[in-house]
Amino acid sequence: MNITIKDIARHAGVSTATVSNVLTQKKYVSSNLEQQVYKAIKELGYRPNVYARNLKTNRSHIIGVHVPDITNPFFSEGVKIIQNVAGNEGYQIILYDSDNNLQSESKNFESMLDAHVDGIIAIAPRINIDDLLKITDVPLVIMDRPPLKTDRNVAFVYADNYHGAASVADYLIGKGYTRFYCLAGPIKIVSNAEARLSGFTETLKRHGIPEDACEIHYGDFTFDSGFALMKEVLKNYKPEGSAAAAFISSDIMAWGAMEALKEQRLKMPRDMGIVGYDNIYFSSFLYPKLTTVENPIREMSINAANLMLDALERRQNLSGFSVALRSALIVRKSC
Amino acid sequence: MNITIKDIARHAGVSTATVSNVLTQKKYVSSNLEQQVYKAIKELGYRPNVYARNLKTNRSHIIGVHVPDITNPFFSEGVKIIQNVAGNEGYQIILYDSDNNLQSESKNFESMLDAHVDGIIAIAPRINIDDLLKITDVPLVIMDRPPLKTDRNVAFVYADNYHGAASVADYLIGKGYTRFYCLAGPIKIVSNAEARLSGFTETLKRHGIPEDACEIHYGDFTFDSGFALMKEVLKNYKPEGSAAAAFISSDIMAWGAMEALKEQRLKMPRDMGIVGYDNIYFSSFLYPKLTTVENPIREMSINAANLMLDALERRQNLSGFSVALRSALIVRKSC
DNA sequence: CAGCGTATCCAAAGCGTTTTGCACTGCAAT
DNA sequence: ATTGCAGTGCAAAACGCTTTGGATACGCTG
Repeated sequence: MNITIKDIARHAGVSTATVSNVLTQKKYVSSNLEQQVYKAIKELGYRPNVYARNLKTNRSHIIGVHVPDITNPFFSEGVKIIQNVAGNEGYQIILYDSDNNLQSESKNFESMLDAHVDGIIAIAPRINIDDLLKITDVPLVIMDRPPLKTDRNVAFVYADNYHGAASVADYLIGKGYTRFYCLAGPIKIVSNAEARLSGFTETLKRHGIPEDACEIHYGDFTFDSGFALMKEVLKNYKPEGSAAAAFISSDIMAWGAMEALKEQRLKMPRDMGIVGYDNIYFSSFLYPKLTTVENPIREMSINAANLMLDALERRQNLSGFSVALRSALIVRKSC
Repeated sequence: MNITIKDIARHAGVSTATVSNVLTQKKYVSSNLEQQVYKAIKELGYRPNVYARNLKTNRSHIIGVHVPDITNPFFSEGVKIIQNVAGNEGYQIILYDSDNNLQSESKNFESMLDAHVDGIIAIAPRINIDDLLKITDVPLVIMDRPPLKTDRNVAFVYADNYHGAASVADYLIGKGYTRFYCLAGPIKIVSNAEARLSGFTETLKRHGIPEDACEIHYGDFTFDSGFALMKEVLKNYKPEGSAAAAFISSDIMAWGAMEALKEQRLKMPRDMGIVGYDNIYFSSFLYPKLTTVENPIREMSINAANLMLDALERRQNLSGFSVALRSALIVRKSC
């Protein structure tokens, strides 16, 4: 049998209303009774039943957080930060990992709603946002994905992937590269993958690079996919000076690709230049140190968490809020 | 205004009890009424309120999962697996990251209890288990930490770190190394850190290696700490042939240490042999490929999740359950 | 001294479920 | 015709809180 508010009330010689009031600080209680209540709580080891509370208040103080793959350092760092800032205001997070899979992603969003989370932060979701909005109106913060025009309770926190990718193209052209490979993400379902690809290719075109100078392969952002794609590239690849460079849509994928190159004893940047995307912590500890584009996960996470807290604690409507962050090229040694 | 079970009852022309019975499948309901109820649910888009349900049933279907640092691939992989197998039986997980910090770890366990989780899976916790048991009796599964004798509802899933470390010592001695460095974890508060250290040093002693042939440094399992510790080692280090090897208590720490060596243009294993611990996914993609000890996170996670489900779904008491897994040396190129 | 406002507390309703106990039906057995 | 018993459904209580709407006491004003 658990200890309830009634036990506390009896033990302290007050009503349950009074106990509740000292707990929630919503009404004044004389410091005399207040002491008695605290004493009773301590003596009996009372823990308020959150479910009763949630039922009554219709709030859970839980934020659902979605990631495509918690194993990717880019995402786990985001989760950590969100957990931290949300935790400071008394919110907990339920983690949903959808394993880079659109179907389990939908299931996960359903689960969140079943769990009656107060709000949802989705990092790089693939789902159609309008579909999501159809089934709920909890506050939503979408991270790492370009904003949509909508009057619903949704905010977007993102960096401009198109320009990030464009700056890669500018840089590579400036360096004198003339042949290009794109190891892209799943552009049909991840809009950032699409932005990174088109930002790159369109910039090439703008510089007058012929279309057939850029070969495109499609993967799914994982290490393994980077490895596999690069192997494919290398099947009919002849290093001719240092004329070729690969722009790879995520650092973790770039790492995989680099392993494929090393397996064939190809040197970077000598035999091929490499540029990644995301600037995860470890990218500066790869060999060669990876040139990449900063995708500001820290700032995004902090912003996202704060927006969510604004929505939940300050009853602010998220509609129209979007935070655009800079996405700068970070030049290191891989090209 | 939300749709409740009453709305469904009215819309289907039955009582709320009947609706509940079709939902929970606990009592027979004629297929006639059953159809009507399902129809009403679909038409009104009904989502049962979990808080009311939890309040009544005193179950939350939530498992609290603790990790020291979600950013460490070793842990994030564990979380992913746990989430997966628990999810298949209808359980969700609340994630608690205590940032390698004993204090926030305690706070996190408190939060879990406040959140009325059904059970707790703690990966490599530092807290004193007895203290934890004092404040709760929810089912507990402790991962990656040696078992305790107790009659409480706790299971342990672990690998034998002492022998893992011992096999490293055997191997290094067999290879002819005569000088050793230990970059250990926080042995006072993480028992695996202690086991890895003592397994190593005691095996050295057993082989008659003099005590002053092994220099010990203490860190906290992180990349940065590995980097810092190795820098310290290198302050007065002269490579003399390949006589020296470092046993480093975690792969991610070993990676940090390797970076410190590379910074000084020292080659491995030529100037120093390196052995890590954990065998995280990326350890075979470091240069040189890291020799390490397998810490079977996959198996541990699966076992832990299943034990928890046994406790929760099959009312099995966890007391006395402990799963010991093998911890084998994986020889690669770093020594 | 009547009247009023304020400070402090409590009883009880209600949140949306599950579950208990009872009611009703129809049929088989007596 | 009565009884007993499955089979099926419902009304209402209960879970442990928060919150509403008084009630009581007290001090102050006129």
